[in-house]
Amino acid sequence: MSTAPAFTRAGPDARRLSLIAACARVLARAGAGGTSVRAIALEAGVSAGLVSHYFAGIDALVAETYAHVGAQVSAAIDVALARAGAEPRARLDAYVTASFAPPVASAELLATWVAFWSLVRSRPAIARQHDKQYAQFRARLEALLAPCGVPPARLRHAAIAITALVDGLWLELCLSPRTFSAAEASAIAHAALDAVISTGR
Amino acid sequence: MSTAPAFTRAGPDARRLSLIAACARVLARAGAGGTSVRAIALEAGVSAGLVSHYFAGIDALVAETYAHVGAQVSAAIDVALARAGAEPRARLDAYVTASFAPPVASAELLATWVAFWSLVRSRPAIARQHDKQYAQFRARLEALLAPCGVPPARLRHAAIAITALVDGLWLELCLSPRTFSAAEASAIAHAALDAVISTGR
DNA sequence: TTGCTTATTGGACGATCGTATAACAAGTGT
DNA sequence: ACACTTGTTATACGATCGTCCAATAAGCAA
Repeated sequence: MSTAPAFTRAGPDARRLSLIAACARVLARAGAGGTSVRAIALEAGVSAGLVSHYFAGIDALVAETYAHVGAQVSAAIDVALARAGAEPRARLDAYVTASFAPPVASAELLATWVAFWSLVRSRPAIARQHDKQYAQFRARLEALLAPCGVPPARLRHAAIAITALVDGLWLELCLSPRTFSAAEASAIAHAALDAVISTGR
Repeated sequence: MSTAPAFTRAGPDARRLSLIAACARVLARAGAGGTSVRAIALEAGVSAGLVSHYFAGIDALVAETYAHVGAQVSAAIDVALARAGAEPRARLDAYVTASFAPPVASAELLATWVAFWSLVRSRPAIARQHDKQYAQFRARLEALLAPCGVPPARLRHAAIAITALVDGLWLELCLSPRTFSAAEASAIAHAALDAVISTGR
């Protein structure tokens, strides 16, 4: 009789992707402190040695996971923007609405995101990812705010403010979900948009 | 001849406090991942075993450190509020100003705070501290907002919004300090206060 | 000075960490 | 059916983790 294969082979690209996805799930479930090479390998259904084979180290894997999750968020928001049409204010509203609706505002993804934040200060590779990611976020937000009548001199501060507000709401939504709901967070962010684009100041 | 003492004895209260302070410094310098019993003991100039003698475990020490640092922040803000006098709007402005001025807006304290956030999800003792701390923050903010004319129906959302904005600005100020300055963060938060208390909506 | 209290040390324990490497086996082409 | 490529496993290594406990010595009281 022939026994079943002890493991299945996969192409490099597919295996790398499955390891990145497993890393994201472990970060969401156990936080940065509980995310080890062995935990990731177990989650992915492979041996621990395979992680070292595909990535220079666990920092590199986590940094690539940050990039991958960031790209997912960007893609989800891009879809929402495309659906919103061409009207500037509708596009801006869509940005906030998408930020607090699935798949962005899922408990899993928020926890992953907070875990990334906790690693920025101690892991240079992750710090680079963070700066790149957030520069991109703010640039897109500025591009959305400008057509809504926000004067160029205030663009930078407005983008910083909205990004910080969204992050702060994400944070508390993740850390103690019973304090307020995603719908409330969305309403708060929308109100902030009203204030930002209507203020002549 | 008599040799110098190999170590100095301290009263339980003083020693506990020095261990808590050392824990805060290690959290700020190395993040949650680099904060171990041995690193804290080294920072405090004592042996590792002493930590176990004074605290039930490292989680208990970190949770007490959260409470201690939180109390420091509250005290600094209380001082600012006392200096602000009785005028409601001046007190509210003082709250934000104090949030982005030393000693609250120091890089060390911000890094410590972010490290706490990263532990909330995985450590129940720290989650309890977090909920208690933030409920208190929001309650005080509501008490400051009410006399400024914010209608009771909007008090809750306003407090959540300001807290989230301040946290988000803290976060980015800590993770990539080159993006904007503490003075800019303060200006952004003040503008948000204007919007919150002037909106009739 | 002598003795007592107890704050403190230092080592040991098992578990888990990240990484490297040799042996193995799955799948493909011949 | 065979050999070859290479994705994968298994193991070993040193380091560090949190916790525990007996031995030690610092400082105060008598």
